Order: sequence, then C-alpha cells, then structure tokens
Amino acid sequence: MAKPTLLLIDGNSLAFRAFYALYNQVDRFTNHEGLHTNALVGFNNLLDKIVDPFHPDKVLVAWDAGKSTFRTTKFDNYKGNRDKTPSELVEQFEPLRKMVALHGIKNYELIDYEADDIIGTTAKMGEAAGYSVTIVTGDRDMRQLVSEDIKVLITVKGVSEVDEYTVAKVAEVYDGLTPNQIVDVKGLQGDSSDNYPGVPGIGEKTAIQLIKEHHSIPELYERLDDMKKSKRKENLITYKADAMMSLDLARIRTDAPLTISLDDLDYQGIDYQALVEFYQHLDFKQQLVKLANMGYVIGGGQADVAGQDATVTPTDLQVEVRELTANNLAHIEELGNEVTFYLELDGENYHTAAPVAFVIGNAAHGYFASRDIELLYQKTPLNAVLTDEKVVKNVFNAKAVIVALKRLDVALNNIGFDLLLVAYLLDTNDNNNDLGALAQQNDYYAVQTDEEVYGKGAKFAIPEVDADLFEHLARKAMAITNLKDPLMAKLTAHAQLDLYTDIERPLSMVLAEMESTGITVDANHLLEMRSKFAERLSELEQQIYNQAGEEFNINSPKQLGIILFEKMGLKPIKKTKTGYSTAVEVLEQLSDVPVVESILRYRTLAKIQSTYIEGLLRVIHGSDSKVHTRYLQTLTQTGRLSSVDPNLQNIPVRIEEGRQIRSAFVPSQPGWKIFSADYSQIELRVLAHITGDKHLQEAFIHDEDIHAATARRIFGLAPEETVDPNMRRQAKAVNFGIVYGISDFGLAKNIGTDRKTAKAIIETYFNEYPGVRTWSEAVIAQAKQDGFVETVAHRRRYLPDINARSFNLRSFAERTAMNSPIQGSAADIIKIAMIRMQTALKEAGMQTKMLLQVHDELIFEAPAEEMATLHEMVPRIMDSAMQLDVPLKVETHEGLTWYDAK
DNA sequence: CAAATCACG
DNA sequence: ACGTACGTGATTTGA
Repeated sequence: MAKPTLLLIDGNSLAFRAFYALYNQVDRFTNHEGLHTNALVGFNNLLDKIVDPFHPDKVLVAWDAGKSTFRTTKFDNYKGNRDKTPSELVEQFEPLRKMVALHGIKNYELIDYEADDIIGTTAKMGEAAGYSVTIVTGDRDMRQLVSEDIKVLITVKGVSEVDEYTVAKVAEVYDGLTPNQIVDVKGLQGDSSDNYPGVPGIGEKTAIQLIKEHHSIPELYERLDDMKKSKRKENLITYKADAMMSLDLARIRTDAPLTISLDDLDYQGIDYQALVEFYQHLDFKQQLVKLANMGYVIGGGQADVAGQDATVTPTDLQVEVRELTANNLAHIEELGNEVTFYLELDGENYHTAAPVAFVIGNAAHGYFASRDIELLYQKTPLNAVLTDEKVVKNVFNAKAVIVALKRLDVALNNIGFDLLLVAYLLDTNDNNNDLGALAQQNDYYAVQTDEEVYGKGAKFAIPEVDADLFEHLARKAMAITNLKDPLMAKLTAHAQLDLYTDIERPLSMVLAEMESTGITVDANHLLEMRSKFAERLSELEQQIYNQAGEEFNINSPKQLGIILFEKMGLKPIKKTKTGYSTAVEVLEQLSDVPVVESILRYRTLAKIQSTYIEGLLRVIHGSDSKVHTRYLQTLTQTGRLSSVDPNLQNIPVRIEEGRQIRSAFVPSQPGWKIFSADYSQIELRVLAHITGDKHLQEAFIHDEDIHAATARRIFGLAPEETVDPNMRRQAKAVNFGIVYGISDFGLAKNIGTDRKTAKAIIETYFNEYPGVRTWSEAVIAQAKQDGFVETVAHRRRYLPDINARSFNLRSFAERTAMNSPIQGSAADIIKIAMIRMQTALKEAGMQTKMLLQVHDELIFEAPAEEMATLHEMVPRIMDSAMQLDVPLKVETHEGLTWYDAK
C-alpha cells in the first residue's frame, strides 16, 4: 500500500519568488483598494498547479516569524545585506495566509526559527511516522533535507514550474555527495545572499571536491595536518571558526520546538464558497470565472470606480429557451417594444460568413432560438419586429448584425444597447470581440466564451445538438439584456452617454453602410502591375545573388544579416533581439554598397507586390468586384478606427510606385468619379484648442504654415528673414514630437542631432508656446490623480502605468497621457463629421456614397455632376463638426481614380 | 506564435 | 542611471 503523503510548503521563499517573478509589472496587479496582488497571483497559481492536484493527506505552509532568529543571535550579520522587504510585498503577507487557509492548509510560524527549520523538523517527524514527504520551496539549500522518503521541489522561472530533487538527483548535481553533505559544502563556500562567510578562495567546485574527499568539515579538519602546504591550507586554518559557524548556519534544524503535531496538519480541502468572496476582494476575475463555471454562486460585488455596486451574476442561472419555428411565431408578436437579438455567424468576417442561428427575446417573455434563417427574411412577425422602428433592439456588435442582415435584405432598425460598443467606451481595454469574455470582464459570469463552446482553429464547430447551441445563444442574449442597465448607468456616471448615443452608435450605422457599399477595385489593373513587378523582382533577385556571390532568401532578415555583416563584413549599426537589424534606417546608412541598394529596391517592390497587389487581389469579391473592409470600432486605445480584411487605411502614397496602387481603386459606375476631403493639420489644431495656447491659436487663425511658424519661433527669426527648408523640416519634427509626447532622445534621433541640442529646442518650443507646457503638465498630473485621460467628447483612456515605479512604463504612460486626448479628439471630430455627412447626403437626395475613412480624410464616389456640390458641401460639414477655438481646414480633390484624387 | 519589417495617419 | 517618439495591420521567417 502506498504511504500517506505529507506536503510542506516554504511560504516565505515562494512568496518572494512569486513577488519578484511579476515585479516588473507590480503596479499592474492591484485590486480596487490599491492592494498589490502580484505575489498573491503567483502563489495562487502555485497552489492551483501543485498543491490542489497533489491532494496530500497532510499539509503545512511554513512562514518566518520575524527578522530575528537563533541564527541572527549567533551571527549578527546573518542575512545582513538583504534589502528591506518591499512594502508592496509586506502588505500581501496577511492575505497570503488567508488564501492558504481557504485552500484548507495549515499556516505555521515559530518565534526564533525560520520557515526552513519548521519544514526540516516536520519533514523528519513525517518521515519517522511513515509518510512520503514532499517539500516545495524556492530555496536550493533545502535540498539538504532530501532522503529516501523526502523529496524537494525547487521552483524554476517563476513559481509554476519545478525541478524535483531525489537522492539520485542530488548525487548527480553534487558529484556523488549525499544530501546531508550539502551543508558542509555550504560551510566552506559561504553564502553571499544569506551573508555568511565560509573560507576565502573556496567556491562551490573546490568545496564539493574537498567534501567528496573528506566526507565532512569536521573530518576535513581532523586530517588537515596531512594536507600539503598551500594557500588553501593556510586559509582553512585561519578561517576555521568561520567555516564551523557557516556550517552551523547552513544546517536546517530538524529539532525545532514545534507547538504543533502531525495531527494538526490534515488537509481540509478547498473552501470554494469562501474563496469566491476572497477572490472578489482581490479582483481575481479569472479565478472567479473558473469557480462560477464549477457552479459556485458569485454574489455581492465590489464598488467600481463610479461608486456603484457591480452586478455579479451566478453562472447556474436558469436558462429557458424555446425553439422558434414557422408555427409558433405568434410568440414574437408578444415580446413588446424592447427585445434582445443575437445572430450567430460561422466566421468573423460578417461580409462573407454564413448566418447559422439566431435568438430573440427579453426578460419578461423569455428567449426563442432557431437555425431557420429564412424566418428572418420571409414576411414573418419576426422580420417585422427587426425592421420596426418602434421596437428597440439590444445587441452585441450592431454593425456586424446590420451588415449580415442587409445581405439577407433585412433592415435592422432602432438599435438600443450595443454591449460591444458600450463596454469599449467604458474601458478601451475591454476590446475583446468575444461576448462571453467581455461579459465576464464586466462581472457577469453566466455565459461562456465562444472558444469554450465552439472550439478554435481546426476544431471550431457549431454544436449539432439544438439544445447545446440554443442554450449558449440564450445565455448570450441574456448577458446582453442583463448588462444593459448597469453598463448604461456607468456610461452616465462617466458623462459618456452622449458619446454613445450621439457619436458611436450612429457611427456604427454609417460604417455598416460604408462597408456594405465597398469600393470597386480594378483587378485587371492589379494583374498588369503584378506581371511588371514580378519581372522586375526576378531581375533584382538575380542581381542581388550576383552581387552577394551566392543565393539566399532575401526575405529572411536572418540570412540577409549573415550575408551583409558576416560574409561581406559590413559594419552592423543596430542589433535586434535575435541578431543584426537589417531595417531601412540601417541599410540606408550603407547604401553606397551596390548590393544594399539593390536590397532596398527589392524590399520596396516586394512589399508592394505581396501586401498590396497580391493581398488586394485575394480579397476582391467575385460578385461585385469590390473590396469590403471591416472597420474595427472597438479596438484602438485612442478612439480611432482601424481597418482589416483588407486594411484600406495604409494603401501606399508616399512613394510613387506604391501610390500607383491607388489607380486600381475606381468608381463603381461609369461617369462617376472619386472625391476626397482631408483635414489639414487636425491634430495640431486640436492641440491649439485644448492647450489654449495663444501663439499656436494665432498661427491657425491667420492660416499660417504651422511648421514655418514654429520654425520662426524656435529659431528666433526676425520677420524679414526667410525660413529655410531645413529649419522647416526640423520644426515639423518638433510639432510631431509634441503630439507624440516629446522626449529629447526621440527628437534627437528623428532630426539627427544630439540630445543636448534637442533638449534646447524643446525648451525654446515650450517658452514660445507656454500654454502647451502648462497643458502637458496638467494632463499628466490629472492622469496621475484620476488614472485616466479624456478627449473633448469624454472618450476615456485608462493609464494603469502612470504611477509605475519603472521609468519606462511610467514615461510611456506620460507620453500617452499627452497623445491620447489629441489623437482621440481628432477621431471624435471626424466621427461626428461622418455622421452628419451621411445624413446630409440623404437629405439632399444625392447619389454620392461615402466609401472610406483614413483617420483625417474621407473618400467618396459620386456622379461627375455632383462634384461641384461636394467641393462646397463636404468641407462645410467637416469643418463645422465641432466648434473649436481655432478654425478647422479641409482640402478637397477629385479624380477618375483614388490615385488621381490628389 | 513571436519577431522583424514596412505600409498608413 | 535608466532608454523612449503616438496609433494601427499584413506579410514573411523560423523557432
């Protein structure tokens, strides 16, 4: 029969390990009260991964009782060089003990002894009583306790992985020594971290060798006379007292006067229900999700930022869902004037994915699910409800549902609550596109993630069993329904209701229309470009092989680095984590070498070929010769949109050969043209507005060339002096730098000067534009106090690192504190303009279609006869989108293709 | 699946 | 003394 098990855990050493494993992110791990939790997180992982599955018969976590022990009495300097324990860790010790207790484990400490000695003594007790003993620690010296019945697990990297030490493993590491000889090795070697001396000149290697020969320190000294004369012998004699003392300090006690016995150590098992409350206090959401899914009731809730109690919903909520069929559609007519609707697609691209099932319902009347997609578009009561302007529809990702339904020729009208959009506005970090994950982040646990239910990658499959699918869909719908009130209340508390109802929600309708409309791409034009590029690329390829003297993969930075910097002996200017950098800025400094020039040329063309020509050809829809991008409205940290599948916000423009790609973007109808309108210097105008700086505002009010105006100021030019192009270039870099949250280092790198000069330029800038300096300081101070910054439309960005101890993290947060209100307010403005634009086009009965948004510009297609109207109307709407203290300026262009609209 | 590179505002 | 410009997405390598 197997022996009973005794598990002994070194609380102190593991708490330190856990704390320092996540130390660089210590400020990321805090609960709502500001308590640091990084050591708690790590310790909890350890308990989860090692202790709970082990399920020991008896178990103990040992702690140090205080700083002074019998060892400090014997040797004043014992552990004397240790830094003071950081307060961020000290505050976690009490909760750590509580966590241990809730896991059904005894905590123990003993005055005058260290945790090691408690473990040593208990281990021997257990061994004698016939237990199989396992010790978990981060302290390698504990290996001295290993025996036939005692093994030691030492944590490696972090705390969740361990190395197991048995007698055989110790012998392997210590060259044949036994575990109890480790203290003799330590006695000779000393220990710098515990700060005891050993014998000078003897390190681990020599110590092991000496102990191997003489078995122990006392035996070594008995035979010391036989040792031939040497410096080592001299040291051994001189420092005998140190060696004997170190031996004593290194030895873990196995006879500590414990006040507990093995009877006190029975493993009690985990008190899950009590853990729920504890994890809620610590804000351990992941753990709560796990418990919720095990069926434990998550109740109560912690106060959130706005001071309301978060609603936390138990996972074992009753789910009643009925199948909707053509025969029971009458239920739909009884739902009333507010419903939740959720449409499931078989893929993430809603322009192409097939609808597979849906659910509709509300709290009062229950939920109805079906796989019968026809019910949506046939003339049914369901179709009527979706279209009905008087029935409010609560959804998750309105834009996706609107586009998908539009493909079925169904209009979805009157969107109320959009869970995806609202959660994003409340916290841009909640930008997960999975309903389950997002609900859980908002303390609602009665719904799983799609990955949990459907699987991912090759395993992705919608359940075939109706009951399984319908339950998941109903749970999603209920999450939307139940999160509406608490999240809308938060929006109001954050003064973000208008941002939602007047900007983001109407914008999602506008974007749905733009995406559905799509933009026509001339595939033949791209195919012609592809052949030309292919020819030039293969010529370049041969030329590079000749110049390099061998064939290699030019697309591999690794292979290229070897060719350039090893084989050809060029001077590496910059390194990356993995080797030599071969980025443009490096290659440009070497461009007098012929092969480097060819490679730069190759890179440019290969990028255009693979990303733009071939990439674009892949995503043209066969049915309408158009590309339909998806704008991600809930992703960026600043409030900008992003664009995927394909990304139409990074089509080349700066280099002529790339710019040619734009000539493949054409109007969808003969006789139509492409029209574009872009804001001029919108971010700097926003800067002038929110900083209130008079000089900056003056420049815009007088419609000056802003970079030239800045150049005049920072270089102190007299009115009659002209701004030379180099001055203007540098001033432009400074203006950009200010928007990005300037640093002397960054500016110096950008304009190719030294840091000192850059610093002086920045100083002059702030003196010339004092309002900018005042604002920068104020916005950072405000962020440090509130933890977030805001745009003009109350869009929020939380900056958890703004008070971090790490210079890097903190500096980054400070730069974003300056940049986000600027970039984000510009985003607010163009979003308002887009909504008004769409309305104005409809009201004017025009055929013009708004197609694309590229951060500060809008692209349209329109009949040639509407061009004149657009040149007047579009700038008028765009420049009046928001009233600032400086004018907004808009420039317009038209042409037969996007390329020509310049 | 991360890293490197390069396209845009 | 630290080591940085802000925000994105797509492609290709290579562990």
